[in-house]
Amino acid sequence: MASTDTPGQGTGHEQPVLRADAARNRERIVSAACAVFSQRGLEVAMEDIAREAGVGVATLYRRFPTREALIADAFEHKMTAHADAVADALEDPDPWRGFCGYLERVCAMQAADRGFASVLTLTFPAAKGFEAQRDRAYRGFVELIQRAKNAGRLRADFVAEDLAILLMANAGVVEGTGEAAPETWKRLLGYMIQSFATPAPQPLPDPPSPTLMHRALLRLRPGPRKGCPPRR
Amino acid sequence: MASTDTPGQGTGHEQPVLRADAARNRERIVSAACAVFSQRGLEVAMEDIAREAGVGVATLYRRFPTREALIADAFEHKMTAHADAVADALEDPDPWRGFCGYLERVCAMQAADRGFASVLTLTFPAAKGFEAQRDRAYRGFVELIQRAKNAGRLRADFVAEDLAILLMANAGVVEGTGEAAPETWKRLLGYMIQSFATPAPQPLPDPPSPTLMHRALLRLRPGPRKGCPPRR
DNA sequence: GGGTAAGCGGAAGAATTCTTCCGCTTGTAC
DNA sequence: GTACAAGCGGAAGAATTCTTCCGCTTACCC
Repeated sequence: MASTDTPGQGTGHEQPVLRADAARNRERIVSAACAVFSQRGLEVAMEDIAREAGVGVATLYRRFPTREALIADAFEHKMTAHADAVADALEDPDPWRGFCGYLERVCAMQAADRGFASVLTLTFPAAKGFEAQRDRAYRGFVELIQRAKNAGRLRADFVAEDLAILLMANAGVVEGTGEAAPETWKRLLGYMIQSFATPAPQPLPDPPSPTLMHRALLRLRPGPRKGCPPRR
Repeated sequence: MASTDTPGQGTGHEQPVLRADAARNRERIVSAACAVFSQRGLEVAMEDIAREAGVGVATLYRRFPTREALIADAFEHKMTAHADAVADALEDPDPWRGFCGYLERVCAMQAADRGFASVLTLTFPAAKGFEAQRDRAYRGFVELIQRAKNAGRLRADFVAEDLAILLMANAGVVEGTGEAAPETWKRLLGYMIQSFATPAPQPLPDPPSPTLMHRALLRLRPGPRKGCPPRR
């Protein structure tokens, strides 16, 4: 985690400079959002976050005019940790072990944080610092792919978009199994890793082009925030 | 589609017997729900379904007191088609081809129908006819597994719960890629099938027990669940 | 045809959630 | 200490959606 001492920064939007109490509240909001998103997903009511942070809703809206802005700030440090995981994987002298280790870590992060699972499959064009970490992770991952292929351990037709597919698939499993069967994702990953490895038994259907996949990641807001609980 | 001529039936709850106009409206509602769920997912507003059906909301609620009841009726024929797909697969003289063909069909059904993708990973204990089809499919699938294993084509440690994992994973991909990259699910399935095939390169993490998986499927309400008791 | 109960649709009330507004409080500079 | 702008919280208005209620209509039986 980088320095978060200076008051008015986060994504890189330099707020004029916050008053001390305001900066304190801002931090509380970010950390409350982090906790609540993690536990209950990205679609919690703004008021719940404000309550958790111990501030009024207006204070929350004053700092984060949109939910996206809040999400971007709340998950920036996890995006950094994620990009660090890629960097760590590149350190591994064994490229294949690095590759698999990274996949394990990112999927585990999804399983541990419901909000992060969604965030990983979304793109926020407006959030500079946030997207910068995504880009760093992406570049590292491309490198990781190349090394694993060179080592002869990763099948040649694996592409970077396959990571997005895995993340979406894993998000589905994590969402579907929830607390009822929280280890299930490991089995999915086990299957996927085995089919990523050489020798590749069969050719695969084409992956989506980078452009298509990027467009898919762009879909803002995951589930239409409609249905209030059709309870009972 | 089976015979739907007799008025007051659907799930098997024998309504006393509906008046002709009521039976007509009921059918319209079911078919509107089917269309709308397919296109926009299970969480559309009840009013939207009523409008699509050309009836008032009260008429909808009179026939289907809960959303679950409507979902169960709306998807019963697709659940039947799904179970039929399993039966078809069992007809195939080549067990492995039957197995793969079934997976392809069920994943394609998920990709073609947003509501059905969710429904397949849910259980509605109250909906008799609906769950009967699920059970039929399940029994057939277990048989399909056994035959494919006997033929030496399916890895020995494959279990029925792995189908649920695949369906959840595929639901995640379909949801994540949406219309932006609608063929992506084929690549996920390609990977998965290759790792299902023998020879199994490596042991896998344990699957969830049938009990755990069943509990996971029981989670009513798809989508972003909130805390049942929204504690504060 | 006529009586009757089943059926109908839209309005209305309740519950959420989003977002803004406004008067009061408080940190900070001097 | 004082002035004042920044900041604050809760209320309030708007928008959805859920679910029930009620007076009017109509299919069905005789």
